[in-house]
Amino acid sequence: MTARQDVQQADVPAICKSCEARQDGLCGAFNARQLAELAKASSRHEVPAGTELPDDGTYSNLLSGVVKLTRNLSDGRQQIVGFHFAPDFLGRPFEAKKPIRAEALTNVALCSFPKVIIDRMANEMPELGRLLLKHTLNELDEARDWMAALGRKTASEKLASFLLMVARNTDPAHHPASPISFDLPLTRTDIADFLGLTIETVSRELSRLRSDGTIRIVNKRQISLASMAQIEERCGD
Amino acid sequence: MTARQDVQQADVPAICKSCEARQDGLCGAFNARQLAELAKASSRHEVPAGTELPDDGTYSNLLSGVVKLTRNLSDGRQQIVGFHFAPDFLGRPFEAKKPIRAEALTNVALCSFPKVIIDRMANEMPELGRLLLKHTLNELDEARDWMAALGRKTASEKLASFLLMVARNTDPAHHPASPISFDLPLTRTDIADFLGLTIETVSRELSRLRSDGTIRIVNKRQISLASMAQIEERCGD
DNA sequence: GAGTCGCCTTGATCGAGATCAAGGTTTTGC
DNA sequence: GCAAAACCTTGATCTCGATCAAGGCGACTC
Repeated sequence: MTARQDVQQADVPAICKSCEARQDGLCGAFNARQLAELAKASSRHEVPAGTELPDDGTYSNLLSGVVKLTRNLSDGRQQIVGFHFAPDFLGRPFEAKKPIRAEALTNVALCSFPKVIIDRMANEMPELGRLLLKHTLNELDEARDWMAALGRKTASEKLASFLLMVARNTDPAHHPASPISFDLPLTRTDIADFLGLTIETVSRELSRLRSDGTIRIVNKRQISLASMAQIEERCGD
Repeated sequence: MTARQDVQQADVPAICKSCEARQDGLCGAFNARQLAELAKASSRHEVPAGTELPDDGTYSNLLSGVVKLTRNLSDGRQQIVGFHFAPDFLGRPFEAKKPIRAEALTNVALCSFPKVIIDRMANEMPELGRLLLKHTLNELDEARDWMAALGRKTASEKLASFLLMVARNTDPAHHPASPISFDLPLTRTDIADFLGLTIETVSRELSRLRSDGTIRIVNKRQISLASMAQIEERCGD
C-alpha cells in the first residue's frame, strides 16, 4: 500500500481536510476541486526524530512535530537558523543558492505534494503566490529577530526569548497572564546551536532562571512558566 | 515641480529605463505598456546620508547608494539585520508584524512607486509575484547566512565575511583571483552593529587583517584586497 | 591658527561566556 | 536488571571580546 493510497483510503487527516479545518498551512487558499486534486497527489509520511528531510523541492504541511533548519561552517560549527512547528508549511518555492539542511527534532508527520503541482497552481492562482510570499516574509521577519538576539542579547535574554518562542508555538492563543507549561522538543545541544552558546551556558542559565523563580523545570524536557508576560520582560526587547 | 513631473520631463533614469536596461530590480518582468504606466506613477528621490526611509508600503528601486535595515532592543542596543546595495529592490509587499527601520548610509537615489500599482500588477501578472517571492527568498537566505556568522563565527571571521560581502556587492562580476579595492560605505559603529561586536574590536581586527597582509587599508573608508579568494579563506565557511 | 566635533586607533583591564573536567541522570539495548 | 551510551549539571579556570581610558586625525567653524 502506497502512501498515496493510504491517504485516500484511511480517514487520516490529509492536507486538505485537516488544513482546511484549521485554516492554516496553504489550504485556506484552495477551492474544492483543487483540494481534491491535491489530495490525490499528496502523500502522508511519518518520519522519526533525527531524520534528515530532503531539500528536493517538494512542499509539505507539517501536521505534527518540530523540524530544525541548520547552516554549518566548514569545521563543523553549527547554527540552527530556524524551526518549523506544526502546522507550518515547509518547502522552498524556488531553488535557492545554498541548500538548507532540515532535520526532524521529534517524530514528524508530513503531508507532502510534488513541486510541479503547486507551481502550476501558483501560476493559475495569484492568491496562492501571495500566500507563499506572505509566508516567506514572516520567516524573514523571524530570522531578523533572531539576528538581533544573536548579535546583541546576553545569554539569559537569549534563553528567555527562546522559551517564549517555544511557549508561543505550543499554544499561540494562550493568555499572557496565565501560567503555561510545555515540552522542549530539543536537546541542550540544539538550544545552544540555536542561541549561539555552549551547552554548559544553556544549562547554567536555565538553572539561574529556575532559582530566580522565572521558570520551573518539571524535568529536563518540560518547563512551566508563571506567565508569558513574566518571561517576556526578560527578553530585552 | 513635483518629483513625478521631474521624471517625465528630464531624461533621468527612472525605474523603467534604467532597470530594463540592467535587467534587475523588478523591471525584467514588465512589458512596454506596464513600464509606461509605472513610469507615470513613479517618482525619483534623492535622499542624503542619514535619512530614515519611511516604511510606508511604497516600493522602490535603489538606483544608487546603500541602505541599512535595523532592529533595536528596548535599551537602545542596535543590530543591523541587512543592507541594500544598488540596484536592489526595496519594499515589503505585505505589512509585516514588526516595522523595520531603514536608513540611508550614503546619499541614495530611489525610484519609487505606490503600493497600489504594484499590488494590482502582481494580481494580473503571476510573473511579478514570482519575482517578489524569489527576491524575498534570497533575502531570507542571506539573513540565515548572517545568523550563522553572528552565532558561530569569531570576530575576525565576521570581519572577513563582511569585507567579502561588500566587495561582492561593489563588483559582482569580479574575478576571484584578481585584486580589488572598494569603499566601505559604513562607519565603524555600523560595522560593529552589523557583526555583533564593539567598534574597538572592529578596529583591532581590521588592524590585525592589515598586519597579516590580508587587506590594505588605503584610508579609513577604503580597503583593498589582494584577491577575493584570499579573504574567502578567512570566513570560516 | 586655534578650537571643536566626529570618528578612529591603541593600550590596559575586566568579565561573560567558553573550555576543561568530573560526576549525575536518563535512555537504550541486551 | 545491568551495562553502555547519551544527555545534563555543576565547578574551576581560561580567553576572547567588552569596557574603560587616552590620544590621534581630519573636517569644519570662527
